[in-house]
Amino acid sequence: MDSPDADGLLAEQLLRLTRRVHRIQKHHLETRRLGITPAQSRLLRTLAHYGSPPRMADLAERLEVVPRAVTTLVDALEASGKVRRVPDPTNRRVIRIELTEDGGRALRELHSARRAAAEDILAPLTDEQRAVLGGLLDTLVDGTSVPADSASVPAGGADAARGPGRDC
Amino acid sequence: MDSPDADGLLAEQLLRLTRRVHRIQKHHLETRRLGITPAQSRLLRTLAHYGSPPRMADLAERLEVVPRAVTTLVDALEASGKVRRVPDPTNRRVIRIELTEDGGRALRELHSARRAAAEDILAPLTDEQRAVLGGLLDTLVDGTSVPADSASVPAGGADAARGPGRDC
DNA sequence: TACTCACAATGAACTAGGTCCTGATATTGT
DNA sequence: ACAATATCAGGACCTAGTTCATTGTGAGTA
Repeated sequence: MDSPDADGLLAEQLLRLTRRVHRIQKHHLETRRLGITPAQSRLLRTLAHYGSPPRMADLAERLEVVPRAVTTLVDALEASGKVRRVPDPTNRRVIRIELTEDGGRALRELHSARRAAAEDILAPLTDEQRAVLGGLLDTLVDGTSVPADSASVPAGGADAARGPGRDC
Repeated sequence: MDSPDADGLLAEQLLRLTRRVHRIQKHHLETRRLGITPAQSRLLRTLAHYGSPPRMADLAERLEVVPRAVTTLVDALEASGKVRRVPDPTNRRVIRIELTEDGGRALRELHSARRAAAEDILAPLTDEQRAVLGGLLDTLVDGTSVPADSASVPAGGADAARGPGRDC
């Protein structure tokens, strides 16, 4: 055991970083530039990853929020013309959400803005370090279902044997 | 590798992780267990790192929020007996915030709860990986000197002149 | 067929966190 | 003594999320 508090310290760092990301996302990014809030941005991105227009409940699940929260977000996005509610012909209970052209445009702008913000945060890291970080984050984020192999990224190697990037 | 989107992907992962940390902190942690909210927890921790009782404005600065936000938090914490507002004898404009014994107790509980939560998040990582992650986060978090306005530091890792944060 | 139950989206009301603008005091500089 | 300024707090507002209740629809079953 190194210091008795190693994980507590890591947690602290994680919290600080988390906070920073949060702030940047809020201030630096979507809100001002495009007139959409972070949550709306998240919904748009999620939407873009879907093949066919999802139902509200699908979005809720994917966003890990309660369905009611999606309603509000979609309300706002629809009001600003970024998405459209489309009735499902086979089941009149459900409505499907699809991206409008305007929404697609916003998404593209978002994407590049986000890249810039990432650069902002990641500036102190070398490319190698970024690769390593990517691998670790991947393990962390996907690690909910416990892969257990844990490829043990040995610091230097730019292994980054990441899964299929489902980002655009 | 450097797919054209490497940083975008990293950003995506960062956002997801951020979200996850946020959720865990909220649900799993302080709120239920101790009856204090995440923001209050943050204030308590910040308070503990101060040598002498800080002013409201100090806390606001440290927490990176507007002073008014601190007022609300302190209101709540004072109401539940975790902190105390103490008038400053040398300057009647300022009040100083200090931790009560109850607050100290809460803080200790918080600390261990947070360690557990960290363990929860970091579970998929080996000790080695944690060390590496710690180093990277250290580099990242300390790299804050840029005030995030008009930053845009060129991408090259060359600028990262900082020595080894810890390992790597 | 009619009843009941489950599901999908949403309305209403609430909490937490945070912002801005305004104002009341107290301190300080001239 | 008086004006400028710093410190804190009240009020109104926003974002993001929750729970609970309601409405419309679909489906299984007596």
